[in-house]
Amino acid sequence: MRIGELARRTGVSERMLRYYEQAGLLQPERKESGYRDYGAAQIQAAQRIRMLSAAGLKIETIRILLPCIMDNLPRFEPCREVRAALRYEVDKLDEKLHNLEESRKIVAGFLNDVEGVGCANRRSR
DNA sequence: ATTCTCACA
DNA sequence: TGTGAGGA
Repeated sequence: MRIGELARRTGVSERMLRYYEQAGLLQPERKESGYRDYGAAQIQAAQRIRMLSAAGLKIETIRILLPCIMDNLPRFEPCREVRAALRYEVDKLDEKLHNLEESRKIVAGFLNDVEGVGCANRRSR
């Protein structure tokens, strides 16, 4: 099947399908026309990539996890790099969570400072 | 009608 | 990640 059909059947945009190819996640054949030719197995792969991408994982991590997925469920085979990759992602998320908490505190503090106080600027509320 | 590559107000 | 150009 060509890129358009795969895109329709997986919900992955043609744009991203091409991007995933250059990233090495998908390797469709090429017709004489130059058009990409995806096999039935590619639709499964695309759906899985979509799932992992929705989890916010970067291409590099998806590349490691993709061949270790058993079902289309969040279930992985305990491949060597899988554990490390997931560990890394979770740690990174914890870090982002922490930064957001700090940011929230600061902004909430600003809000608290202005609440109840009149604004000196003209025509502003 | 579709897809391809490349580039970015 | 989207979108449009210019070509096949």
